[in-house]
Amino acid sequence: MKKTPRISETEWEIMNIVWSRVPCSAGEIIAALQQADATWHPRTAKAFLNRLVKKKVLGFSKEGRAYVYRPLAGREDCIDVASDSFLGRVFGGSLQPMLAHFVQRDKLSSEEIRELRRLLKDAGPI
Amino acid sequence: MKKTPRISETEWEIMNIVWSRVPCSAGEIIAALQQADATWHPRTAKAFLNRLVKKKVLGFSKEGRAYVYRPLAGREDCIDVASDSFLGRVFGGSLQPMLAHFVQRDKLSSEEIRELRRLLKDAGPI
DNA sequence: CGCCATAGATTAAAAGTGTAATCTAATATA
DNA sequence: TATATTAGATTACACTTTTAATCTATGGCG
Repeated sequence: MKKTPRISETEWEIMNIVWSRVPCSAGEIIAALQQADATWHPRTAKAFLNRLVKKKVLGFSKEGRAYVYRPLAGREDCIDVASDSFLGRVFGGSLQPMLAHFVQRDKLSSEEIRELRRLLKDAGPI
Repeated sequence: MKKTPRISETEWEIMNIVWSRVPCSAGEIIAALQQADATWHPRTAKAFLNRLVKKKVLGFSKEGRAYVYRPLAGREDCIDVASDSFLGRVFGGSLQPMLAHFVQRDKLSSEEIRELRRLLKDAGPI
């Protein structure tokens, strides 16, 4: 059971791109990053790709001269790691206080509330 | 509008204690930390208290020889900062995918689902 | 064929974190 | 009153993160 590594804030930006379209060349990744935030420097992105490979979160295969990257860590697993950390430190580990917070803070639009109700309805009868 | 600072993982442990009982002496804080995790070294805790003061997340007043600490940043505001960061990087910024994830991952007990339904019912008619 | 644009690798430096030892000032006590 | 303890302040050091420049290999082109 390989433990899923922790992914930093900026690493998430990159992984979200790779997860959304597999496989993905460095050029595609950089283009997507810059589309979201024009200040992304290609060298910076390259450095992150290297680190993610070193961390074994990304794998690659040579496709001619360039590399093509693929996620080695599953998105769901990474979400679990991040969620546990966030819920644990901010809300004592349980979901109820979190949703309570969002509700009380009027963070939820009527639309969102409807959505969430539907989600919970589908979650099971009980 | 003073911007609420970002609080690190370990800083949250300390702030959760201070927010839960205000005001709080260094000794009380260290005791609470050690109760949750016996490996906490008092010097480490002191260093964190100093940093939190420097960051203006904690304030203090001299109470005899010792200090008594008080939060300068509101818990709700800090939660907002942490939530926005987490939701933004992991779930694209919206709650629905997050709850969907938890539901699909069977993270919710029947009890929690009931709780959440009730919360959403109270959130408004619509 | 030789040079340059380009891809990836290596190196670097500044900021933030985690962890704790050491320094200094005050206090309680022998 | 001199000193050992205690509180907080300062300093240290390794590790991570963010950011990017520099190095190296290579494939394309003049």
